[in-house]
Amino acid sequence: MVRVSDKRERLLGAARDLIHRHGFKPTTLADIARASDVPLGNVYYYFKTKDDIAAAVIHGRDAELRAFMEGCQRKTDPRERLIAYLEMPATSREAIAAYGCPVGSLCQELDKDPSPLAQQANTLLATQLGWVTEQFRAMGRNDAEDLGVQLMTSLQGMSVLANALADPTVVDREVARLRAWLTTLSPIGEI
Amino acid sequence: MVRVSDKRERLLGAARDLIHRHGFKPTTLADIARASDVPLGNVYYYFKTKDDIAAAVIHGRDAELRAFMEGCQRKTDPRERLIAYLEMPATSREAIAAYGCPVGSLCQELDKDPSPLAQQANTLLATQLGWVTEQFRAMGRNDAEDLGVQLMTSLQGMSVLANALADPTVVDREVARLRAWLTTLSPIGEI
DNA sequence: GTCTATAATACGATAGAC
DNA sequence: GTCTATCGTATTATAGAC
Repeated sequence: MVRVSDKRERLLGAARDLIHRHGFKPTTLADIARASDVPLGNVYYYFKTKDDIAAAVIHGRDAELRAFMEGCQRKTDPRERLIAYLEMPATSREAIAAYGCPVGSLCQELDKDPSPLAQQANTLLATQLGWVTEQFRAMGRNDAEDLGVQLMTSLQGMSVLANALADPTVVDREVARLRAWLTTLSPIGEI
Repeated sequence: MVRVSDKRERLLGAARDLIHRHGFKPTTLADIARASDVPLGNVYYYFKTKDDIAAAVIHGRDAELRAFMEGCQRKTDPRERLIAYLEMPATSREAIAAYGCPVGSLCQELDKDPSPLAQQANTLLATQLGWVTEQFRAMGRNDAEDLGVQLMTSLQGMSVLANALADPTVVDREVARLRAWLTTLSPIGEI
């Protein structure tokens, strides 16, 4: 077993955390290097540019999201899958109130200046929207797209509000409401 | 009538626009100066610091929001006030899809690094939340706070999603849904 | 692969002439 | 009040020794 340096992973972990907490632009390479205990100049051995670090962080978020969705997918009832999906924000309540949604806030920041990086981040939201819409469709709803948008807007909106009010109970309230909504939602058709 | 220079207003207008489109940090004083046709060094005659410009922009947004809410307030039925309030995002659909909500996206950016400026921006969202909650209360709903949070999260979430998907129809769909929801919402009590 | 030193640039802010 | 020139600093990125 070849023991290779874990510097790349340390850099990615620190970048992931710092970007969530302070945003992409305000996070400097010196910040990432310091938090990873890697000398500044050495960062460029692992990543060509700062954008490359963000791209790798986004790729990692994509893998995590897909893994979580696959976990939910083990439930046979699509309604139960969506309810299980709510556990993600529910368990991140403090982080959301403190720093916002790691995906949504990054998209909002990067979309202010269109770039390949911004497109890559937007894909994270689009992927989640696609998955939840698929579940509503599996429930037999012919308004699955509307319901998917409705669920995703609620999740993103509660993050913005919880962050602005610095109040994690906004997450609690909205998750509880969404759970109740999903539970009582008619399984077939529209209305 | 003393005709004074309108440079300060030009600077504020340009800053307001540029901050919405590109964010606060990415917007440079040189950008604001150029868009206002004011020499860079002259900016400091009107504003001591860059933060002071943002503070003035936020103050202007606050005045606009209060004026709009007072306009809605002319309706006697609180339900009609809330429906009128939906006209604000409805008429800004393209700008929201292109740059996000001017208030929400600014809060998300500034909250990444707590400061007096961030608190000032958060107040804009808190003010709106307070106003819509007040309307639900005037309808006789004892769950007015929950409904207020629900409405504000929907508005903020649709902006995040419309921006990430670069799709103004997300705004159309959500505004239509909220209008229908408000229209059929029972005027008294809970459920 | 690792690290120090530094180049190159961008930006907020100021000095000072007019 | 207005404007040019510029300072000081922060930050991305590179050069080059080890």
